[in-house]
Formats: sequence, structure tokens, C-alpha cells
Amino acid sequence: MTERQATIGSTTGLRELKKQRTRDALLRVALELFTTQGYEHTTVDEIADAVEVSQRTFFRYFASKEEVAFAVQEMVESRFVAELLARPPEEGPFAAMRNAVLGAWNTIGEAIEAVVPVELHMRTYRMIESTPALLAAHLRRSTDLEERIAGIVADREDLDLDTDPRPRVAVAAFTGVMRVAGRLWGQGEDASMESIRTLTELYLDHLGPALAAEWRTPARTPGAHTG
Amino acid sequence: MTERQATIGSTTGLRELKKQRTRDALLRVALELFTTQGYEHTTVDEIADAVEVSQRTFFRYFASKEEVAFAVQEMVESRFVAELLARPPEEGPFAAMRNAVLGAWNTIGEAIEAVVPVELHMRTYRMIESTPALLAAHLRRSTDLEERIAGIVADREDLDLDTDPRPRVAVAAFTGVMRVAGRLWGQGEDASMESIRTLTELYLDHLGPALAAEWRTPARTPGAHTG
DNA sequence: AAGCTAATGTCAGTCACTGACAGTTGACAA
DNA sequence: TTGTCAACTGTCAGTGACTGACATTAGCTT
Repeated sequence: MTERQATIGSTTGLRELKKQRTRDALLRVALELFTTQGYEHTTVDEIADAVEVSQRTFFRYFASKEEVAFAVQEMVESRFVAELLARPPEEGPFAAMRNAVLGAWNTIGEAIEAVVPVELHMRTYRMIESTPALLAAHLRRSTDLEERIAGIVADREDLDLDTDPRPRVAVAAFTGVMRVAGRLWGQGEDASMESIRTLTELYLDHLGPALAAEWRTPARTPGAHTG
Repeated sequence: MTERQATIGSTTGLRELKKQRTRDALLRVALELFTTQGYEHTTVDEIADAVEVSQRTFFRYFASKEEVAFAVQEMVESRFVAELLARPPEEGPFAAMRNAVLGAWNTIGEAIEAVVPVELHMRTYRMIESTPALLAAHLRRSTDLEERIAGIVADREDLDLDTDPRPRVAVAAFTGVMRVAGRLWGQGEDASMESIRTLTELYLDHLGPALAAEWRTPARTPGAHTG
């Protein structure tokens, strides 16, 4: 056990390169098959066969058939979380979240394109929303992410998530807007990263003013409004 | 194919009675096993064996293992929808929803108890929230129900669901409150129907004022507030 | 080149779920 | 009562997702 690099993947060996290739191939083929034949009408064997690996190998890369469908989402989300953690503490929670998404969109484009065409990702997005099993998974993942973001926001503002409802409320509003923007992007024609960025910005700007008010002060009693 | 009664189940024959018994037994046993051993550690065979029917028969009563877990929820929800449809049109959307739940809680108690002990239903509720696969299903079901309610509300108020966001917003707020009440009930000690009714009422009364304002008037432009 | 080990393949097995077909049993009429 | 029909149920075989165990292959290291 010699020295290892801590950064994401790749110790630059041939091994890691092949692994990357296999994973990418599985992902691309899976999404392609899902979006053309439908998720339920695509078997894991089909995917594995197309990439010429065993089914067992597929499950070594992805814990489940479901997980492949969300692989790109996962990339985007973790990028967002990283950006959020990096925002300067002076920023209010809403500004931080807003800048984190926009920052994420700036850099994630190439990362996605390196793995799958953005257009394929958009088709995948549509498929997720129209496949009950995947929609369920999507909703669960969303609440998980919300909880994670709420925790980060609470940390930033030094609030207690258990007693102060404001982090969760703000995050819920924020992710709600994000979901609307995402859905609109999926329904639209423009598959570019530009368009999703623009949409996000537009929608978030509608929400901002309502949340800008007094933070870092004790919560009001229930029923009192801050807007 | 002779004359049939259109009402729920039971043509009072021995046949229907046996069917009811089998279904109830499967449901009760399933929930009991789920809540004691955990959902994933319970196989359909176990359930079927305990009731002394074949696995195939289980699947004739319930489309999936998942469906059993939500059988009681299903009862409550359809009861709520029925009550909502029966509310007089003079009531505003919020009042109608509120009265529908409270009305539903008044009558659903016995219906539940006739099938499973309320206490078992409460344990089931907790289990659903703590089992990822079931939580996902729960969220999806919730959004389905929300959509259904939004449609009813839009109808009542003669609004277009596609262009007017208010029905969905109101329903989202309403179901959000309901979810909080439900979760609290699940976490609490008191497994009675009384307590869920009281909780519901308490929480809804906090929300009411904010939604009481001018309905049946054209929607404002985005950004304008009504509170 | 030899040895270590990560990556992969193979195989057997579990579990959810389904279609097909056969046996059983209430319901209803003669 | 008895016979017939239709509804229930059981059995069986098969598919597909997923897992553990073990053998095999192929980079990496010295």
C-alpha cells in the first residue's frame, strides 16, 4: 500500500483509464437504450452485452439499474454542493444558493459533455419524469438533497435545524424553483447548457426579494410574516 | 352475467366474504411482519404462507409487495377525495379541503379499525418513512394525490390548471401541512384517531388566514403578493 | 520475469413478479 | 338436488434484478 492521490479517480494508470472507459460506456449505452426503448423494457443484460462485459460487472459499477439513470444528476448535484460549501460566509443563504447553482452551471457543462451528450441528458431527464419508478426515486433523491442543503445553510447561518424552520423553508422554496426551471428545460427545445442557466437565473430572480429579509435574528413566533 | 350491485365490494355471497377475509388477513399479516422484521426482510412467500395461500394468490389481491404497505393510506385518501367532492360549492378551496379532511377523520376511524388496529397503521406509517424504497413510493403517491386534489379545486373554482398556478400552490401548502401533521402523529405516543384529528385541525388553523384572500379573481402578475 | 492484487467472469441462488393451465368451489338454474 | 358455469386458487415454469463465492485475467510493482 504505497502513496495514493486523494483526488477524484484516476491514478493515471492504464487500469483506471479502462475502468473509466467501461463506466462511461455502460452509462452512455444505458441512457441511450432507456431513452429509446424505455426504462422498463431495457434489461441490464442488454446493457452489459452491448458493452461486452458481464452483468456482474455492470453491478460493480452501478449499485442498481436505477442508479445509472441518475448518474449525471448525481454529478450536477455534487458539483452544486461543492460550490455551495465554497461560497463566502458573508453571502446570505439565498445569495449563496443562487451563486452556487450559477457557478455550477458554468463548470459542469464540459464535465457532462465529457461523458454523455447534453442532448442525451435532456432526454434522460424527460424519461425520468415520465417513468413512475424513476419519478419516485427522483423525488426521494430530491428530498435527500434538500436535507443536505438545509444542513449546510443552517451551518452557514449558525442556526439549529431542529428548532428553526427557516433553513428548510428557504431551501424548499429554492429547490421548488429549481425543479420548475428543470422541468421547463426538459420540455423545451433548447438542449444547451446556456438555456438551463438562463432559465435558472430568471426564475431565481423572481424568488429572491421574498427571501432577502432579516436573517441571523431569532425566528418570529409562528404566524408572523417577514415579507 | 346477471345484475350486479355497483357499490363497493360484497354482493353478500359467501364468496365475497371469503375474499374479504383473505384480503384482510394478507394485509394484517403483511403489515405485522413488515413492522416487526422490516419491509425488505419480509418476503411475499412468508406472508402468503402465514395466511396459507399461494404466492400467486397474494399477487391477485395486491399488484405488488409495495401496494400492501399503502393499502390503508389508500383508504384514507379515497375517503378524503370523496368528502372533498361532496363539499358545497360555496366553500372556498381551503375551507373545503379543511372540512374534507376533518370530515374524513370522523368516519374513517371505524373503517380502518375494521381491517387493522390503528396502532398497527401508525407503526406502518413510521416504517414507510424510514424505508427508502417505501418513502420514494410515498412521495410519488403524494404528488399524484396533490395533482388530483388540484384538479378538483380548479374545477370547484372554475380555474384553468394550466394557466393559473393558484390551485397547485394552495394544494401544495395544504398537503405540506398535512404531511407535517402526519409525521408528528407517527412520531408521537398517541395512536388514536382523536390525536391525528386534533393535530390536523391545529396545524391547518395556522395556515388558513394566509390563503383566505381573494379567489375567483384573475391571477395577478408574477411577483405580486396577495397576503 | 515473478508475484501481488484489482478487475472481471462464471455460477448458483434469492426474490419479486407474470403467464398459462389445471383443479376447486361457490352461485344459480333446472 | 344436481349439474353447469364462472370465479378463485394452486401449480409450474420462466424472466429479470440483484448478491455472494470462487476462479480467472490482467495491470502494477519489484
